[in-house]
Amino acid sequence: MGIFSKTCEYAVRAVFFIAQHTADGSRVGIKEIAVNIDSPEHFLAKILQDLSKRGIIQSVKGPNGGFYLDAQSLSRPLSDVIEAVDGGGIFRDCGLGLKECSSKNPCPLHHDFLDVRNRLQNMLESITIGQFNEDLNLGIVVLKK
Amino acid sequence: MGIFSKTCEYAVRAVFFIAQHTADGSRVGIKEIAVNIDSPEHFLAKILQDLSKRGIIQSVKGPNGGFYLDAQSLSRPLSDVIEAVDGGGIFRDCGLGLKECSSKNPCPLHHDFLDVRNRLQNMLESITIGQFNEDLNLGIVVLKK
DNA sequence: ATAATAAAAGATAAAAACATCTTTTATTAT
DNA sequence: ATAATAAAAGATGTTTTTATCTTTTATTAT
Repeated sequence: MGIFSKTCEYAVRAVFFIAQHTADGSRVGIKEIAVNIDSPEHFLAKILQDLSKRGIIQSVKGPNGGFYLDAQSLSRPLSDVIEAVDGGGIFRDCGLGLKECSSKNPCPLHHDFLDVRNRLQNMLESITIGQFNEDLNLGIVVLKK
Repeated sequence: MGIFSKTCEYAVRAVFFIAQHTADGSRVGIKEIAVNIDSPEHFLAKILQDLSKRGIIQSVKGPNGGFYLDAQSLSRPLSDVIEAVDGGGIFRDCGLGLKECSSKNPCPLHHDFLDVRNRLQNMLESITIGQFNEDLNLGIVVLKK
């Protein structure tokens, strides 16, 4: 287990890939995405269906169909993907699993965790889905292996 | 799912509780620990058995037996508990699940994640198991609810 | 020695996460 | 209209995590 669930890792990698490959207005199919981000195709399909229903990504069926991102989606913060897939718990929940942990009723790690969580949240809120397109094109960053 | 597994959350809460209640050299039983950190007793027993085998906590069987911490254990960094239960992946693994993510072959979030992970690790390495005993005694911090 | 105590170990099970396969629906090109 | 395409939806299966219950072993007090 990492910071995010496996499901969420696939989701983020897929969204970055879709961003890179549909910036020109085209679409990309589930098979191509799955192969290029190294994820199980049918499992990823479920994940993307869900993101599509939530309006975080777009899709069309049929020939020339596939997944894509409109301008609004490209400028969304990455945190929206995390929230959609894993929920916002990672940004809010107590690091030790306490239900009522707060500054008034803190667990021993409350203050330290607050700092780490806030940094993570700020980072993911300031990154947009589309911002790595060029780096991906140049091969400076990668989505598989 | 939080930052840590549920198992790990129980482990950390239990270790803090044991620290608080055995600083005087006494022992505390699994039932009392489970009730006071609000965890399933038999499940927690498994977790503590494992920590005991690894030498991170101490235990003795029989009457007046239970779990406790020696001086060395009290001064251990909390990161040792995390490493023992969840493994060190949280400090090292790629945030997007890539196997070979590195500064030479980075995922899009590599540099940002490196920062967050390092902060988390530094924090957990600089906190000791015994350092909250007084705050726990004073009720300034809590381990349940 | 014996009985009582409490952790250790073993067996089993429920729930959630992860994954696959098949059928249906929407869209496009002919 | 028809056939081809590709996502959506449904059914099912596997693995891991979380959890419970029972039996065994070590220790202590009598």
